[in-house]
Amino acid sequence: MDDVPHDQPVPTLADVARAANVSTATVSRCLNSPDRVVRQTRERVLKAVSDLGYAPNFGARALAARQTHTIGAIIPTMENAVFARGIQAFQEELVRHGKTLLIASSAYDETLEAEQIRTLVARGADGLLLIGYHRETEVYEFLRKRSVPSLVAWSFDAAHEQPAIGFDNVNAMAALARLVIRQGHRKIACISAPIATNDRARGRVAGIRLAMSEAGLDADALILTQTPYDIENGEKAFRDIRARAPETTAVMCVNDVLAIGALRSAREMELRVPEDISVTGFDDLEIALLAEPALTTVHVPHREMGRRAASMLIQLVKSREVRESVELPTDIRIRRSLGPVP
Amino acid sequence: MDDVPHDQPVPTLADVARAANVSTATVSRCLNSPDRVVRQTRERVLKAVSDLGYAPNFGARALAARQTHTIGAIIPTMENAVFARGIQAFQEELVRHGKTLLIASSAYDETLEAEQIRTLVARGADGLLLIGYHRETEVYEFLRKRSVPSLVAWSFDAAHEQPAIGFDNVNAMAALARLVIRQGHRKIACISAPIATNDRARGRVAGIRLAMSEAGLDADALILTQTPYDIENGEKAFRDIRARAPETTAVMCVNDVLAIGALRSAREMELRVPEDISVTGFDDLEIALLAEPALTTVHVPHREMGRRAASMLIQLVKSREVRESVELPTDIRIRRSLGPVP
DNA sequence: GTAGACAATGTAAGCGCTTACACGGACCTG
DNA sequence: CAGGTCCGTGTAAGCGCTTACATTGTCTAC
Repeated sequence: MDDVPHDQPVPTLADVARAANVSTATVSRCLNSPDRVVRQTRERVLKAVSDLGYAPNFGARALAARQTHTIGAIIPTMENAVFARGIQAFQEELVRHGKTLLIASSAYDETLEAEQIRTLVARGADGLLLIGYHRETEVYEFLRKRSVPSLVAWSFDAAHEQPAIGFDNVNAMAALARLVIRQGHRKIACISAPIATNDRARGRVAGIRLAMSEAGLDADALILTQTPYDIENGEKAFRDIRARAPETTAVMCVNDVLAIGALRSAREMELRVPEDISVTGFDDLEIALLAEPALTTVHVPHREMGRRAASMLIQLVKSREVRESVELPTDIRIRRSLGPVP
Repeated sequence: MDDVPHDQPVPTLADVARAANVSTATVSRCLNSPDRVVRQTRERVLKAVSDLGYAPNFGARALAARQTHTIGAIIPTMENAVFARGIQAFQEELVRHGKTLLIASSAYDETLEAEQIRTLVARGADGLLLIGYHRETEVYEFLRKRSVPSLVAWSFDAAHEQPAIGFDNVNAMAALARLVIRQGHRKIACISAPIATNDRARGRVAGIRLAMSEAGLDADALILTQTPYDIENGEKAFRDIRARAPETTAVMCVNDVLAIGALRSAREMELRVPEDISVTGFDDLEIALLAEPALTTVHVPHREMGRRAASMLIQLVKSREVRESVELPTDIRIRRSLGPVP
């Protein structure tokens, strides 16, 4: 005890082994497969571990075991409550399985997303959670080459063989659009996120068109505005629509945030919702219920999706097998913001 | 798991070295300090790197360099928009500096938080972002021993020497409480998060008491309800308060979410806000503006805090120096939900 | 022309862990 | 009781990288 230099000697496996008077292999086994070590030894080792305050060095472990027990997720932004919620559940489930979460955001930018994917792979993510299918083939190719399994969430399309968990954006929105049409609306507008790189938005818009065609309406007559995710942008888009197509009686938004903006705009313009014009959303965030009038929207089980995404991804990493994708149900929440055509 | 055929052997440093006909040291230098290698060689190496699609193995790098370029954050939950927003900014800034973010959540549970801190340290986080000061001494001790720098956010208290970035919860809330008192309110109640392990909430409650004392009111007369973060809990708490202390004329909530619940409860009970009773929040989320009536609350620059927290932490990791903590200003947003005492 | 300085690169020793294989003893079987 | 099993543990070879130190070559100063 007298010749100890007073630095911060972070204890290593070897220190524990010495203290417990066993080999490093035994210590390692105690930690990783305790049942392969006899009880007496194990207790001795575990005591040494806690006495020394030992914690395995992650880098070394990753290097030797070729597994990081780390899962990466690249999401557009956490400021979207939808993702915040899903990711929270995702992370909780991951922790339950002893994994940790490496997170990055793409800000809805395709190039940035590809970059982040590469970064997380280089950081040793064992598997990746991605939002939506849309990305360059090379990215998928890269993932395949490095054999990093990935799971797409928030989208589901039976046509893709890429593992996914999500809901059918087209049908979910089509169901809502049918309802809108059944209320007599013929002049429909849509406020969407930019659809070029966002297949969720694209699907939802397609859903509206689908329902319109079914009802014998001209799907091309749909007034479409694209704008980034943001309440203010929703407001502005609504004003645009009123200017471009004042005859519009229903404005369907691809998410609740844009819809809230639309609602606010309507109030400013002294339009009554739903008497003068109907508005719908998508996601069913708390604000949908809070809004005045309450927003008719599509309810999506974000938390459940996050939780199940985690187990699927863990499974994927373990077995490397492409398991079936899962489609989650959505349901429509009918509230005051949707009414019959004036 | 061991019978998986390694389809595409991931290229290593040695492969690159061979392809470029140099030593591994040179390749490493090309990647880490390019100016220490002559241009011609460097180009040859870089070509080999891209030809082979080489990306450094993270574990090995971490092991050899004793740096992971990874920052950990432990937050209560991402479902709280306040944290989601701050963390988003935090992450963006981190990426700008080539760091990645390891994330964990504590669910407002002290024990779980301590566990997560240990996990992230074991995972090799170079530095840690923590929310609030409150945690066991041993945790700080552990961090010190492992010499992992940490930064506290969302709180600021000049009395602590722990580096922090945040605002003064006591004074921010006291300022709002003074306003409430100036409106004539004497019977004040507070809906708080559980204060035992949450110093932000504790500070805010203390702020109300401070303002009460200053005004010659009995600070102990403050009706205090504690409940977890959630709209429904806010509703319930409001009902409790009405039952316990019907003479209350102002309900101050420690965050907007609880306040929204209170507002909703008030509406259900057919109380007019602010004519019959006033309600205030804290945070200034979007919902504060959306609420009916709009919520008087304390505005906090969450994004800026996240962004600056990132730079501070990076600095801390680099220099290991305790730099000055920073206090961010807050300001009060006066809206309809606060009115004069009935 | 030679010593010394310096720049560019190579050599090789780890970093802390996992794990294939080796080893010895306890226990069975015939 | 010899031979075979099995079980618990030890030995030691890497995992892919960084970096201190060694080596070689080039240039300058006298």
